[in-house]
Amino acid sequence: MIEISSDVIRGYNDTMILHLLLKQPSYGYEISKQIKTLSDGKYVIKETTLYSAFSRMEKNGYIESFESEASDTGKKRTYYRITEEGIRYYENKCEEWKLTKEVVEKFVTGER
Amino acid sequence: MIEISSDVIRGYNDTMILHLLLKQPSYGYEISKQIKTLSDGKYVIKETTLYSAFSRMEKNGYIESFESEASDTGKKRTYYRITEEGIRYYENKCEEWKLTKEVVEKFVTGER
DNA sequence: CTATCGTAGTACATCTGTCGTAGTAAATGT
DNA sequence: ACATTTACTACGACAGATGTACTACGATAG
Repeated sequence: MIEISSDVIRGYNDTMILHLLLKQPSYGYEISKQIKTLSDGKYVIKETTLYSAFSRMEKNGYIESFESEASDTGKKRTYYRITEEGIRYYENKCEEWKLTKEVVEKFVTGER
Repeated sequence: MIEISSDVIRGYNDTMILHLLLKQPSYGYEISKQIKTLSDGKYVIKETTLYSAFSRMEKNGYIESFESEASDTGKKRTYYRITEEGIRYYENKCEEWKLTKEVVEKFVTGER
């Protein structure tokens, strides 16, 4: 079975998370489920990877956290929302992706 | 200026090198120049990255080294050739790339 | 005649993001 | 009642990329 290269994803975990936060604020567990479903089960982010991405991005000012009670269960959770800087970072990464893809595909057969 | 994500390339430096070795045996300096020209100057591999990739891949049995004198200058250089295992590894990475690309593009706007 | 540039590397320490393992704790399912 | 799902946190290990620096030789420029 072929698996997603975690060494590629390494550069885009943050981007994937930001993509989801762009739609609405969310929290760890939900993000991880959304990544799984959106990728058709092809990629499952590790918890540790996810939560360390959160703290890194908060430190970098790309996201902000806030505590909130779940509307259904009433449990408090740590939510994250994307910042203006996060949006810029995300857009930049999208541009970067195009360039990176172009380059990689010159070295991978069956493409372009 | 947008730059190639070294965290994506990280997963494909080996593949890029193997792609070039698939055509003919080569050595460090030449490989680095070929990567630069083939990528239209968009990606320049660092020396240390390149040579550590060589030793890693030799250890893994993907390439074999041999000493040879340059036909022009007569200087001895360390050449590398790809092995059967290296070819299989390369082909696998090409498949993996397609899958990875598919997933990433679900999270990057302006694609698919 | 000397300095810099291109060629062809090697050595070593550091950084970053991911991963493995483990543990907590409340709520929900069976 | 016990297992699973939800929702995290802590900590250490690892691998690949990077920075810095150094060697050595020949060609070329000033």
